[in-house]
Amino acid sequence: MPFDLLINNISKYIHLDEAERDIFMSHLKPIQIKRKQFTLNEGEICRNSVFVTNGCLRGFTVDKNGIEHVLSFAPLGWWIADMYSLISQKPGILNIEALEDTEGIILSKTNQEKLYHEVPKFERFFRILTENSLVANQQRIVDNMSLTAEERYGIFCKRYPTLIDYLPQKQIASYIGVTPEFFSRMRSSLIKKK
Amino acid sequence: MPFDLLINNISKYIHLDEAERDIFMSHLKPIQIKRKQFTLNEGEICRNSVFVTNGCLRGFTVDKNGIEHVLSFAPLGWWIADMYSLISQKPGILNIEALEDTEGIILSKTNQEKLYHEVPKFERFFRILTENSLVANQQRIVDNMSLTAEERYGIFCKRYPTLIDYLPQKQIASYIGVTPEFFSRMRSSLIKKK
DNA sequence: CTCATTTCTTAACCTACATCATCTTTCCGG
DNA sequence: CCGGAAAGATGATGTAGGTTAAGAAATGAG
Repeated sequence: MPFDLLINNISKYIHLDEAERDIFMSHLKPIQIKRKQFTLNEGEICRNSVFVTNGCLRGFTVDKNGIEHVLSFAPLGWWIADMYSLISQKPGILNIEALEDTEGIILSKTNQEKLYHEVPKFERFFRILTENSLVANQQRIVDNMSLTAEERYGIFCKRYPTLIDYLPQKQIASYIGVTPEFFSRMRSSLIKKK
Repeated sequence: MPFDLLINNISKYIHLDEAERDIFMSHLKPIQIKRKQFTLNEGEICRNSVFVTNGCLRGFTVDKNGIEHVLSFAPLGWWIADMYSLISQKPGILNIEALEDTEGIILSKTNQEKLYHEVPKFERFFRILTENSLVANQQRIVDNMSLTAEERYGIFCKRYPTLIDYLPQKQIASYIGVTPEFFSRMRSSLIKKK
């Protein structure tokens, strides 16, 4: 069952009977994304959320100097979308790219709205999902304002232990908000300390 | 009617009939907060959301060096709470303080949950509210990573024109993530440029 | 397996912003 | 409307992290 991971995930927050599960699944679509392929480009309107079941996506913006800033990683079990664009249906600023060959499940905005009407319980699920995401983002703002790069790296390591050795350093550097060069220096000075 | 502002606000997102409005209002409680009074201290469990109808609140954290970091302002028409603590019902890190004598409306976590059961439509309302907040927070993360202090100030001015002359400079400085000294210098250099 | 591309490292130098200190101005509580 | 506290201005100096550059190591497409 390709949708099992997602169904289990949802069942942590709302109970679904068989009929509701079927309705839900009828709105889903599997997707395969090749390494380095984009599922969303800045300037486009985001029409889907993606739930990753294998591999990893990253969401990033590009600033006026051409520098990339990673807003989020979506490894197994995570949702990703350009929330601004998805909600407003206006062109967004997020690029979403596969870091390796990745499999996922697509829920289109249209189907998500149908779902809200057919099974209102899903309002609850996505409210909770959004709340959790909001909390994480607020914490990240606080961290970025009050901690050094080294401390932010420490937090990243605790929060995403599986990603540390998996991701290219430059991606982690971009996520915590420093240059790859500085990140490299920081890491080697951390190793010396021990 | 003291709850009018809030009811109008909600009516932009969901339609309420008279009975639903009454149920909602039965869960609300007005509150008065004196200047410099705290409605929430870090370390406490956040049990309420506050909707401001007059005056202004600020939510901020204090880092290990004793420096304050403003996460949000809540002027007229805005909600404020420590979302982490409110959701998890664990001790939070946010302080909420009145910048002047302030009036608001309290919705307790308990009543909010009752409301979800009595009028499920409110799941929708708070989902939308949370989504909007998430989008704003994500944008702030991107801005903090990719823009200079001066550019962030420009964005603040556009987004919160009413707050610019109203708030003490040090509060704005804290929100955009610089020291009051640097903010002061930045402002005077901006004035010279014109 | 291999070579071209991407990623990582290291070093010298640079800058946006912080810190500390002192003075002036504004504000608000009695 | 006054006095003390808080907020703001400004100068000198410090630093976390950026930039540029150039070589070394890893990696993945064919």
